[in-house]
Amino acid sequence: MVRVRFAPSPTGHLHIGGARTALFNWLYAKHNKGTFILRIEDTDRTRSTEEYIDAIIEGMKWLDLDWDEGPYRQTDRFDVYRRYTEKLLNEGKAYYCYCLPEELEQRRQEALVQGKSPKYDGRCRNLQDPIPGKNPAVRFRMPREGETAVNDLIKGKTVFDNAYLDDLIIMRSDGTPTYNFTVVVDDVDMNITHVIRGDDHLNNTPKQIHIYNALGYEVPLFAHLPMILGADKTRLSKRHGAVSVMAYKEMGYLPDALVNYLVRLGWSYGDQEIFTRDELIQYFSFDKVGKSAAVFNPEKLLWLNSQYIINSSAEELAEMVVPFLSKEKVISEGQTLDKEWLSKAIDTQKERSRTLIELANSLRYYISEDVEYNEKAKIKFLNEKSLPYLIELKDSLVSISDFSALEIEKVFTSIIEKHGIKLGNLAQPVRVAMTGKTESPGIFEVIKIAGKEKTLKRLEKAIKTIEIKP
RNA sequence: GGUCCCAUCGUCUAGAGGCCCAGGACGUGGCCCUCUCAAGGCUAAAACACGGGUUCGACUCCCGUUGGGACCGCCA
Repeated sequence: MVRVRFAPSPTGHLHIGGARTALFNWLYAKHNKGTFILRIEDTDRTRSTEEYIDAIIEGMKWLDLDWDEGPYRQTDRFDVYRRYTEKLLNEGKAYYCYCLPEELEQRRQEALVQGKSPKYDGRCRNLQDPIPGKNPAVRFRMPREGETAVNDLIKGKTVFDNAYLDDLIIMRSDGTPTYNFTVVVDDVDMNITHVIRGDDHLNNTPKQIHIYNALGYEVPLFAHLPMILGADKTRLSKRHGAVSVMAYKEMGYLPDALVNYLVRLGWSYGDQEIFTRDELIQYFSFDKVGKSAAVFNPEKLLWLNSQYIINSSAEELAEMVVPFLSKEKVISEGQTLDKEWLSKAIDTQKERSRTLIELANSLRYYISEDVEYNEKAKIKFLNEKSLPYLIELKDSLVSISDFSALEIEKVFTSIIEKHGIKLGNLAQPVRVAMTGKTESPGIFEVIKIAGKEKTLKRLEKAIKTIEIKP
C-alpha cells in the first residue's frame, strides 16, 4: 500500500515549486490507489504562522489536490519526538551538546575562510558529565566510517562517504525538535512508503537514513524531483515574478491549466502536451520524470491556459468569470447577468482570451451601456464615407423582428450588394460603432449578443459622431 | 572551499547503440483561411556543451574537461 506525503513548512504561501512537489505526490498516490497525507512542518515557531497554514491549504484546495489524511501538525507531536530523542540518548546514539549557537557560527565562518568544510568538530561527542547552568542541544551520533547509498527512484544510486556527514542537532536547547529528525520520526510514524520531495533534500538523505537505522526502522523509498528554475537558471523565487499559486488564480489562470503546466515540467508522456486529470493519474510514473532542473516558462503556461479556456464549456467559464467581472468593473456592484445570455457571449470570446481577466474585459462592450472609441479606429472608420451605410444599416435593422445572426447577415448582404462594396467596408465601421475597436468576434455575432436596443443606440451614436464633425 | 546532482533547439521535452544529416510543444517569422482579431491549418529558422575512449556503428555506454544547480544552520 502506497503512502506518500506533502510536508510544507508554513513560512510562506504555497508556491510553484511546492505545488509541483504536492502534485507529484498526489499523482503517485492516485496512480497506485494509495494514501496522500498533508503534514505541516511547523517546528520552526519563529517563522511559521497560522496564516500561512491556511494559505497553503487554500492553494491545495484551489488546485484540487485533495489529501486523505491530515493536515497533521508537527507542533502537535512534540511528545513523540521527545520520546524518540530519549530513546536515542539512552542508547548512546545521541548526545548532549553544550556549544552555543554563536560559537558554532563563529567556527563555521572560520572553517569557511580557511577553505575547510564547515562541519561540527564533535567536541561534545564524548563529554562524560553535564555542564551545569547550560541548556544543551541534542546531537545525533553519525557514523564516521563507511558509505551510505541512496537508491533514488529518479536519480538512481548515489553513494555518500559517511566521513563527510555531520553530527546534526535533532533537538534544540529549548527542547524543540529539528527538521531532519522530525521528518524521519513522522515518516516512520505515518508509515510513509515513498518520500517524494525536491532534490535539494538529496544531501540530507544519507543523514536521515542513519536516523532510520538508529531507530531500528525500515528506510522508505526516495524520489527526488529536480528543481524549478527561473529564467536566469537559479532556483525559482520571488524575484522571478509571481511564484505563489494563488497569484495565478488572481491573474485568471485555471487550476487545471497550472497543474498541466507543472506536471510537464520534468515529466513527459511522448509528445502529448494536454492531459486530463484522469490521464495524468493513469500515465504517471517516475521513469518518465527527468533528472535535470527545468526553467519555468510563463509564456507556455499562458498558452496552456488559453487552451484550457477554449476547451472549457461556456457554462463553466460563466461560473468562473463572474468574480473577474466585478474585479475588472465590467459589472457594477450587485449587478447580475442572465446565465444563458452570458454563456452565449462567452462563446464568442473564449478563443481570444488567454486568461479569465482577458475574458472578463472582452465582455465589456456587450455589457456596458456605452462604448469608448479607440481614436485611431474612429478616424479611420467613422467618417463621411461610412456614414450612408451606417444610416442604411440602422434603418434596416430597426425593422427586423428576428434578431438572429442569420437575419443580421442578410441585412448586411443586401446593403453591400446594393452598393457593390465589400463586406469589410461595412463591417469595420460597424465594428468600431459596436465595440470601439477594430478587432472583435464576427460582427453578426457581436450585434446579436449586444441585442437590438444596444445596437441601434450605438449606431445612432456613431452616426451623430460623424455628423457633428465639421 | 567540500559533498552531491545535472547537461538535446531561446524554453519545456521525445530519444533506452543503427529507426536521428534528431521528433513534438511554447515563443518567433512566413503563407492559407477570413468582415477584423483570435482560433485553426501549413511552413521556416532553431539543439545532441567539449575532448577522449568502447563499438562495425554513438544523442544514446564509460572516463575526463567545462558549464550550471543544490546542499554544507539550535531553517525546512
